[in-house]
Parts: sequence; structure tokens; C-alpha cells
Amino acid sequence: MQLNVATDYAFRLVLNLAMLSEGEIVNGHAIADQEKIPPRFLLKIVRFLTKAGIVRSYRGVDGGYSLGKPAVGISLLDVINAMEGPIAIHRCLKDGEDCNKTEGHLCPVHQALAVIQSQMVDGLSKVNFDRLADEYRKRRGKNG
Amino acid sequence: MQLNVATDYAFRLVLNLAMLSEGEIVNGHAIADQEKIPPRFLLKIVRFLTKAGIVRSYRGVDGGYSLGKPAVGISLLDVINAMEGPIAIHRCLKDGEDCNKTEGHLCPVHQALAVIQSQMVDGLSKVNFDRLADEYRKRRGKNG
DNA sequence: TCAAAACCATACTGGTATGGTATACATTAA
DNA sequence: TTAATGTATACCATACCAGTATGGTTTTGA
Repeated sequence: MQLNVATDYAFRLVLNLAMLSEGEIVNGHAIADQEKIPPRFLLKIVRFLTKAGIVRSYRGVDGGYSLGKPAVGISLLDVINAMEGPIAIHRCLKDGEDCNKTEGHLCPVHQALAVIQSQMVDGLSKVNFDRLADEYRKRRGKNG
Repeated sequence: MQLNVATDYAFRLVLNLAMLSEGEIVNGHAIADQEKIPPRFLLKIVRFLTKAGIVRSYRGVDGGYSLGKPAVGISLLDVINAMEGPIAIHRCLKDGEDCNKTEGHLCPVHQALAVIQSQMVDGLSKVNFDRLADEYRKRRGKNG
């Protein structure tokens, strides 16, 4: 019942890119350094994000990464989906999988969980990285 | 980001007990049979529940299990807590653990996740097994 | 008193996911 | 054409999960 470490790294990575000014590019090594992500592991993580269109990569000398679309269009849910696939707090709530309890659709526990899950998904989809970057800037301005 | 199979078994087990009439006791083998839980595994699961006071056990011949307290006082959250410990959708949200991101309390991602987690916990704590048993009875009456 | 029916406690096990590394390759700027 | 980057695939050690095994203890009742 916990998000992966890789997903947390991905959050940091996307937040880092969301703090850049328009057109700016940062290379993987620099991000790994700043965000304390194992450099080789970062390469693996970023591939999920590029595949999902969240991050854009630039190869070659002076290559690196930037966001693949405006930060306001990237939510916590998007990053989780890219890293771990669709959220399912319970096996029975996975797409296309039948409830393992024989009574299937009658099971009240799984229906209650479905409601709670959809609330969570809704909450996650409403937090975007433009807002997060904004908050981060404000806090750093005050405290650090 | 998913509840354990054992936790799901626990849900079924508690729901099963919640359907019993006052004072009734069922033995583990019968529950395992009805709920399709591997019998040996059930013994392991039920220990977490008895330790938490959710289930009461009776040893010896004609022993078995019943709820340890009224079904209305047992929530989905209680069962999850008993089986998996406190919910933490993220490592940084565990009790007593510092945020792994150096900026610690400044991290806006983790603060956003904290809000979402507390909403989920709240939702889970509001679903009790008296209500679930009730819904189950109604549905079975209609359909099965 | 003792056997059988039940639960209790600990340890073990095979499989799979997680977190991370290694190797070889492709692309690009200078 | 070389060095700095990202790409792709495969690999590995460890931990966790789901389940099993073994050897108890408690209780009833013949």
C-alpha cells in the first residue's frame, strides 16, 4: 500500500524540470546530483516518463531533459500512471479483472473500496506540477 | 500501491463473522471453505485480527472464531491497520520517518500526498462491517 | 485419562517485485 | 572523429509476499 521509490524519484525529477525557465534543458547527471537519485537508476526512471510524454529528452552533447508539456498539464496521477500503471488499491479493482470473491459484483467490501479509490484518483489528478513548483518557490523564498 | 491478498482474505473473514447471529461461533475450516481461503493461511491471518481485538478465538473442541466487538465498531481501516500496520501511501508519510528529500518539510509533493492520504484514511474509517453485512444481506436477497 | 478437535506459534520456502547496476549502442556538437 | 550525452536490454541481489510445515497448547467428552 505504498508508492515505489522510483515513483518518488519521478516526482522530484518532474518537479525539478518544472522549476526550469522556458526552453531550458538539464542533463541527467545534474538532476541525479541535485535530487539525490542514483544516476543509472535515473536513466531507467526517465524512460517511463518520456514514453508517457511527461518528459522530453535531447540526445548528444549538451543533451538532457525538459518537460514534455506544460507543467500545468502534468498531475501527480499522470506521473504515477507513467511509473506504475493505473492505480488499483485492490486486485479486484484492476481493469478487466473479475472479483476473486465468488459472489463477484455482490461483494460490498470491494464496492466500498472502489468509491474510496476513485476519490483518491480524483485528488491526485487535481494536483499539477505548475502549482507544486509555485509552492516550492514560495517556501524556498521564505525559509531557505 | 495495492492491499495484500492477506488483507482481502481478512475482509472476507470479518464480513463472514459479521453475518453471524449473536453468540455464534464458526471454526476456521468452515470459514476457509466458504471464503475460499487456504486453511493454513487463514490461521496466520486470524492471528493478526485476534491480536487487534477484531476477532475473538475459542480453543479446544467446538472452538472457533467470532467477532471480538460489535461489527459497527470495526471499520475497513481497522482491518487494514491490523493486517498491514498504519497506511502510508509514501515512505515520507510514515510515522517518525523523515522525508528523504533533503528539503524535508519544504517538499510540496509530500504535503500534497499527505492531504490525499488523510482523505483516504478518513474514508476507510467510515465504512464499518455492520453496514457491509447489511448491504450483503440485501444483495443476496435480491440476486442470489 | 487420554484421544480428538480445534486453535497457537515459529520457522521455512518458492516465486516475484523492487531497487539498482552493467554493457553495448545511437545521436549530436564541436 | 571524439567525447558527451541519452537509449535499450539484460542482469543481479535482496526483500517481501503468499502459502506450507511442524510441533505445540487448550478444551471437550467418552
